Parts: sequence; structure tokens; C-alpha cells
Amino acid sequence: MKNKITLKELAKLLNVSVSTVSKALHDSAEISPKTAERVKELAKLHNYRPNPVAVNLKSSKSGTIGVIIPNISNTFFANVLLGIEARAQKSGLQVITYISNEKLEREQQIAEMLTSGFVDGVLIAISEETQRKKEYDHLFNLVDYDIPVVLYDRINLDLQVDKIGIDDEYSLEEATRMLQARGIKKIGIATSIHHLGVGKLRITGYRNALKNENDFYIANSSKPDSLREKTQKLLVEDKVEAILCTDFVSTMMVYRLAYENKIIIPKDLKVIGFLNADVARFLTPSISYVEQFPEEIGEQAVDLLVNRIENRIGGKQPINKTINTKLIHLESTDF
Amino acid sequence: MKNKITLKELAKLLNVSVSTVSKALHDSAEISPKTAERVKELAKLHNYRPNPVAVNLKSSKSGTIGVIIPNISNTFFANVLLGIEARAQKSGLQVITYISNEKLEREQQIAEMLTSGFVDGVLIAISEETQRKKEYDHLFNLVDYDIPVVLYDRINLDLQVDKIGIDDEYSLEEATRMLQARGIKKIGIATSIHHLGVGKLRITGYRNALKNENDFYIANSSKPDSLREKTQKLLVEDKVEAILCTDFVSTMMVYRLAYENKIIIPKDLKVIGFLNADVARFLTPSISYVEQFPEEIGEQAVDLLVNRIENRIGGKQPINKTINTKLIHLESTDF
DNA sequence: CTGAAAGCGCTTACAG
DNA sequence: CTGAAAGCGCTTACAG
Repeated sequence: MKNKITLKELAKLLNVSVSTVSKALHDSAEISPKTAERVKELAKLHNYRPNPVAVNLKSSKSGTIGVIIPNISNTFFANVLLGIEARAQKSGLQVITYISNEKLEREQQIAEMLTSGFVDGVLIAISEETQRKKEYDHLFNLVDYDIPVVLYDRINLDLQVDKIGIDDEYSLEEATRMLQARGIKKIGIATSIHHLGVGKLRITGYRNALKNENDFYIANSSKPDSLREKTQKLLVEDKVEAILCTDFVSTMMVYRLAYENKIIIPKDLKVIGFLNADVARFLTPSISYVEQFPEEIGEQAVDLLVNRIENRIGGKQPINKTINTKLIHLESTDF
Repeated sequence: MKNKITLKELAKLLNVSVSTVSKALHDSAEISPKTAERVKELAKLHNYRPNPVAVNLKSSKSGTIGVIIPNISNTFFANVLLGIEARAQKSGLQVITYISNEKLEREQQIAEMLTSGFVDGVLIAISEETQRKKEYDHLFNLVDYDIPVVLYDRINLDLQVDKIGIDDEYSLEEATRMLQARGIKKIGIATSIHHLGVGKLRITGYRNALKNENDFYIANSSKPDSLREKTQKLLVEDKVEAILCTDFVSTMMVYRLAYENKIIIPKDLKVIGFLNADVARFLTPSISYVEQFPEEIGEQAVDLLVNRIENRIGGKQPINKTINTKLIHLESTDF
């Protein structure tokens, strides 16, 4: 029922001009202390808040940033969003969320819409389809419209913009070496994302740690049935002593196959997964995993974007940031 | 580099007035077909898109809706957001996301901010703390400011606004009866959310299905250690034949305790959980659960809000909607 | 059929 | 120290 009060109405009530009210509320030195006080008092009384839409129009800003998320059901991305929201609030920015569902077309629609000025900048983790088809025109388009873009998490592509993600290659290399250091020789890897940038890097990390081709045991497929078959072969025929998983699907597949084949984790098989703390800790046995610090990725992504928006970043050089992952030991790698 | 072209610039290029351009682009009958075509052609050429901020200011709308989410890491809420985003896109609305982290204070800050007109309406699942303290002034405040509010999921409270959620009571009553029909007598329930509205309803459903006090086996605590102890008692001492879980934490606790105590699911213990499909299906054994259709809740929440915003809902009567849950049978209730 | 004017709610350079 | 004026980019009732 309360109608929002405007500057104009406030001015009328006070018998001063709109300009005076506006200046008073902004603590302008031009205004006498007396007037300033009167204005502020009445403003507070009426709970005056400037209409953000008007302020934005005046300042040619939208006061919002857009976030494109490929898959919100993935806790990793949900936690990135958590970090983004927290940091954006601090900067007084609203976060408009878009979900691409891993579809190129949807991503293009969103990017197209964003060129009309809904947001001051965009954070994006590109969709799987976009990566596969290497179709980046819609992103270039955003850049052309002078809308700052920051890529997060899925950063293994050639776009001249700021990027923040984890060191995927190193994270799995480190995990593999840890297993080797414990005397494990036969180490396999299961992946359902070998066709994606992050997947490739993680597999490369695994390969780096192993000396030669003969040591590789790789089960890779984006199709569940095929992944199941290949992983089963690794576990049952090749009898790997440990297995690394590059993603949620392959991790769960390994657990499922171990269960079905009565392979006891960690006695018969050590497992290192790539998933979120909530799931990893609650599984039985709990599963050692690579912590990616999604919230921090979100926070730093906003920082990069804000700097770009406010033009605080020197020059035009894109910045590349990497967050260090951490191997968390839980029951699945007990020795 | 491309600077966004404005109506004014378009008008100058065409040697007509701004009004004419605007009308032409809106297919006004006032404009001659010739002019209309000229205008549209140039607009397309320059990829003209009206500045949404200006349009909003003119129409006293923001073109956005706010969504307050208590906990985005919870896949349930993530999927609600998925439904919200999809439906909002269809209605041409932008979704601004806020995360309360289950904190009253944060929720109040958000509500306070929203009164200044960032959004045309708000979807909110109130935080745990808000529910506990029954502190709803900030929500009343939104309503006072004529900002439509729709409550989703956590709807067991006395606020005269539209609501959408699931029938929590019936869902667990049905689950309990299903177990009874299979000849199971000793049925327990584990819950970490008995202090919340949804938790209470779910427990009531369980009680409804059982005849008398003697049949109740309840492990309830919001503290992990205490919940663990109580649940352990149910499983090991009371030796319940089946256990219902009202939430993610209690579900995982049951799995963990079964694992530790070498209780085999489903041979020794049937389990019905309350969690998301992704997790339920991937566990070993997979866990029967109550499907809550979060996406649909999100979609319908937007529908309710849009109707309210456009004043299409007859009268002022708040609408209460309920989505039917569905019991999904997986391995943990194999007979 | 076209355009000048007013106005959405602000901010700010400028005049007094 | 205060206010009138211009303007952010649009829409629309009104005049011609």
C-alpha cells in the first residue's frame, strides 16, 4: 500500500527543489548543514530509497552482472554461484542468473539478450556443446559490445578475456604421484568428460605422472553404457589397484561397479574422485577427492569482472588466474 | 567497440523524429508502411535493441523477479532455480538470485533492499532461522510495498501470500503405508529437520500411518553427533526393519551407520530417503526416495508470481498450491 | 501520417 | 547556498 516516495515528492514536502534534495542526500558540500539535516530526516521518516532503475539510466549502468551456468544441479556450479552472489553483494551488484543447460543455442540466446544492456558484465562457464563445436561467435559479440566477459572453470579455450579456474592438469598429476609414492603401480583413470577441455587436461596430468604408454589404463566415454563396460574391464580384468575419476559420473560409476563386483574399497581398490565435499564425505566409504574451492572461484571471478567494469585493470591484457586444488584424503585411499 | 545505437541516433540517420522511430518499431498503426519499413531496416542493420533500463523506467517496472534461496548447495533448491529460470525466460523476466544461507539477518537485508524496487516480485523459501524465530516482519514489509511475494517449498507458516510446495505430510504417510502393506511392522524415522515446518509435517505423516505411540521409532536431532547416536540406537538396539529419512543429512547418516554396523540394505533394512534423483540413483545400493519435482515447483512459483504481478488473479485471496510427490522404488526397498 | 512535448526518477553542470 | 535546466533512453497522449 505504501507507495514508494520519490525525490520530487520529498522536495514538495520540504518546499525545496529536487536538486537540493538530491544533493543533500549525497552529502554534497554545496548544501547547508541545516537543509541537509531536514532533508535526511524526512527521507528517513519516509524510508526513501532512490529508484535504482532511474539511477541506472542516469549513470548508463545496470548495476547487475550476468552469470551463465551450464548446469546448476552440479553442486560445483551451485557453489560457484554462492561465491559469486556473496562477492557481488559486497560490491552492490545484483546477480542475474542464466542457465544454459549445456546447450550452445541457449547460450547464444542469452548472449544475444545480454548485448542489449541488461548487465554490466558477464561471468560464463561455457556449455559442453559450445566447447565441442568450438563456436564462440556469441562470446566475441559480447566483447564487441564492450561488455566485459570473464570465463570461469571452463577456461581451456582461446578467447582473449579474463579467466579463472583450477589447474586441472596439475591436480591429477599430483594425485597420481601420491598413489605412486605409496607403492601403487597399476593406476587407472575413468572419465566421462575426455572430450571437454577440463577432461583433457586432467587426463594429461595422469599421463604426465606415468612413465610410458604401457602404464595407462583409461576408461573413457560420455555414454553411460560404454563407460560402464570400459570401467568394468579396468576393475575386473586389468585389476587396477587404484582408479582416478575425473568427474561425478565416472566416480559414481566406479562405486557402483565396485559394489556389483564385490570389490572392497579401499582394501582392493583405492579411489580418488573429482566431486563435491558434501557427496564425497557422505559416501560409504567416504571418498578421497580433489577439492576445487568453487566458492573461491566465484568470488575471484567477480573481482576480475568488477575490475574490468571499473576499468581498474591496467592495459587490455587478459588476466589468467588459477586456484590451487587440494587432495583431500578420506577412507577410499586408506592404506 | 560497437557503441549501442539509440533511438535518437536512429532518428537522426533517418531524418525523422524519435517518436516516429519508436512507433514504427512498435508496429503502431499511426505510421505509414513506407516509413515503418525504412525504420525497421535501419534498426536491423544497426542491430538496434531498446535499452531495457530506459524501458523499465518508463513503465515503472524492473522486468526482473527476485529469488531468495536458503541453500544453493542443496540440489533440491538448485533444481527449483532451474525451473524458475526456464519459466522466467519464457515470460521475458530476468531472475536475480539471492542466497540467504539459512540466515534471518541476510534475508532481512535482502528484503530491505528489494523494497527499493529492484524487482517486480519475489519468490522466497524462508531460511531455517526465520522459521525458528518466526520473525516475518521483513516479509510483511515487502507486501506493504506492494511487491508480490510467493512462498515456495517452505510454506508451513501464516503469511497471507501465494504459496507452492509439496504435500509433506501425505508424502511420508504414503511411504509408511507402503512399507506396512509389504508386511513391515517396525518402522523408524530419522530426521535432522524436526524443528522446521516441513520436518514436522513429514513426521506427522509417519505418525498418521502408525496406529499408536508404541509403534514410533524416532531419531531426531539437528546436531550430527546426537542424530548419529539416536539413529544408531534405532538400527542396532531397536532393530527397526525399515527407516524413513526426512532429509539429506539423515539419509546419509543411515547409510553411513548401516555401513559401519554391517547392516545390509535392503536385506536387513529397507530405506526410504528424501533426496534428489541424482544422488539417490547413484548410491550403492540405490536408494528409494520421495520425488518432489523441484523444477515443477519453480515453474509454478513463477506462474503464480507473474499472475500476481499482472494482477490477473481474481480478488486478493492468496492461492495455495500443492505438487504431488511420488515414491520412487529403487534398490533400498527391494523385497 | 509525423513530430513536439511531457514525463518516468534521478544527477549534475551551471546560473544566480 | 539554492534552483532551473538539461539529459540518461525511452513511450505516448496530443497537436497539427
